[in-house]
Amino acid sequence: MATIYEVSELAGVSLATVSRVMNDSGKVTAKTRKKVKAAMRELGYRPNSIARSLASSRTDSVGVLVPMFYGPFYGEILSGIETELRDAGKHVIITAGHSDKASEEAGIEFLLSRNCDALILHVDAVDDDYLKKLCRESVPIVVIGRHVAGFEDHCINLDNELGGYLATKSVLVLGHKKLAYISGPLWKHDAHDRLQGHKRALMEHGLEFNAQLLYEGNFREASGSRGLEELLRIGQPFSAVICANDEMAAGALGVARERGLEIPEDLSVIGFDNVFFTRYFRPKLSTIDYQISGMGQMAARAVLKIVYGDKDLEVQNMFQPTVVMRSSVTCKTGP
Amino acid sequence: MATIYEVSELAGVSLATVSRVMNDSGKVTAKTRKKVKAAMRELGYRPNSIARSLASSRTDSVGVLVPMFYGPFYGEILSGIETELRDAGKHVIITAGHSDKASEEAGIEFLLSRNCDALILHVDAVDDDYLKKLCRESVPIVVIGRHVAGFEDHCINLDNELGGYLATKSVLVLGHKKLAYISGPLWKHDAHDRLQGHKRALMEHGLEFNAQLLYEGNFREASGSRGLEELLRIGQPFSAVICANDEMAAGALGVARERGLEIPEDLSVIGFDNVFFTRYFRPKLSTIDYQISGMGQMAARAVLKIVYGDKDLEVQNMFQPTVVMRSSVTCKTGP
DNA sequence: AGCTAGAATGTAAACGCTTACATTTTTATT
DNA sequence: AATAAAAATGTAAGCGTTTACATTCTAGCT
Repeated sequence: MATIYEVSELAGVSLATVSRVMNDSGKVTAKTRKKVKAAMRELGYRPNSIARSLASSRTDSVGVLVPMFYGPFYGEILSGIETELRDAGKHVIITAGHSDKASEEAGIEFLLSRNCDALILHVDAVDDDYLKKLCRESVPIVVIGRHVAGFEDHCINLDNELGGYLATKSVLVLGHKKLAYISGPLWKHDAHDRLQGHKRALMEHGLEFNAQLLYEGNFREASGSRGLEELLRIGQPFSAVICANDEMAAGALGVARERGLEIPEDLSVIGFDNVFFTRYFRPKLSTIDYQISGMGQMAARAVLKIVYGDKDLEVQNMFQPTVVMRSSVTCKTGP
Repeated sequence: MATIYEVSELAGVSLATVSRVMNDSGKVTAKTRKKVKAAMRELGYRPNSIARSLASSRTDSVGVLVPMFYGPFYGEILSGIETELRDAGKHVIITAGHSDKASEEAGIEFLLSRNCDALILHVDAVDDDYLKKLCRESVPIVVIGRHVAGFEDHCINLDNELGGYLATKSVLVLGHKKLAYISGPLWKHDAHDRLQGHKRALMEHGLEFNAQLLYEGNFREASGSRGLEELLRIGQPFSAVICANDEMAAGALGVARERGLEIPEDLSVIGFDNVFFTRYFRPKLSTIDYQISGMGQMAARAVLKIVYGDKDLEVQNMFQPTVVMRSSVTCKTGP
């Protein structure tokens, strides 16, 4: 592989000039530039990014940590991140954190050891102070799907509270009075906020939140099934169930079918996330929609802005969810 | 950030010794090793992987190119790759190729410029010679989901021909005689091979392949819909349709429902891939299953073996598909 | 004690770039 | 044409490691 030295020899200029041509930095005459470029082409020169990084202490790479790769979610996030960063000539190093503290920290350590210029993190288990300290002492970070107080411009977030509110509200306006709620693990920020929104909507309609009609799941399908079973078991009546994500809604739908409950006649169901495979549900699931890959893209932009000095890039830190009404929800009729 | 030099000073040894401790190379007394490790800990030393790469011309990173991140497929592949490589202390740099020649080549170039030690590629558009040349002249590669002649130990592949054969066979043995086939784009290797398998099964049962009952889709849901519409339109009778993947099967199922065709009574449908969301289809889709993430894992192992000299690692180059019979297929009754 | 083989450690030259600073060339001004 | 200022180019010192080779220990012999 040709080095910058060979290029400089062939072009009859110094190393520095070649470097300047490569980086579009400093002044170079058009004539010299042409000579150098010709030499590069002739030698099939490809700059060694490792040497470049060592000398400049920038790696042009961004580390990304997501809980996992599979499922409907993180693929989209990653897609948004990669597209945006690649267009800017940055590399993406990706690793998984498994929503587990030790694993998340190990992942971050792993990325740091690779000298990433910045980190984009979707982490659940590590705490806010750890993140702030990390950003202060090691490397700039951008956090997706989480609010870290006093750190707002480094956070790309969905208004989960609003989402929970809208989901609930859209059921309440149809006359439902008794609502059950299947939440995600409440130590997770998004799960917690969605439930808060639910409570706010209830309050607004003069209804009391009934803790017996809350089931705390784990965002996975099976916990949605267990949730509805449990809620039915305790015998408190309800005409609609709000699920904090679509996968749990899928579980609930499955149990409803087994029990012979007609959806939406006997029970209205609403999900959250609008993941792509909800199109296969029957009846079609009403849910809360937002731009998943858009959030990834924004995280990438935030990095471009904060770290690589792309000052006039627009970054949207907060995303607004909207309601998608399909056929799993209907008016409350009868008593 | 502390450097190796500061560690060596604090420990009262030379740079070389610190390096030896870090890499477990060469001989170091237990006592010295202890001193060095203590110094590392005290300084919170973290080796600079960039400098290390420059000096050793190994980056301990593997470039991965997949067509895209979203969808049910590549997330699993990536998951398999990342887990295996991370355990081996290697980094993963990921980029997307969009099944487009220019984009795939750009992606590969991109990874090469990052000095990856090896590449794992899931590419459709570039040709075999390009891949062989790449491996010969630039960097070792492992190819997923594709057969490159004379290059078998660098390929991790599914026996697509067998899959197509099994899918078809499993319908034929139930008495179906008129089969339609919705294929992927036939320039893609997997699509082509699956169709070959289909033909072999037909032949084995003494049936002639009828080109009018073939529709060439693009592996996406909408083309499955169009495919079944088209097949119905031409008026040739058939009692079962084999789809070259589950997404197209989903499209076909949708059209069948619209047309009031009962599945499987009026039409048997079988898919391919067994992606996770087929569980939501009604009726449940019969399909062809294989280890998606296992293929990613094997690709990673192949790299470990070929590039990093992990000699006694077992690599399975060919994966065997199996039939999963669910309720979208039934016996052929009547004429 | 003196010698030696082998083990442990040290020395210093890469690796391929960037960049502050020094030098030379060009252009503008008088 | 002489001079100053600005522009272009060159020089050389890093960046933090690895590693071939050189040197210094250590222990086992005689």
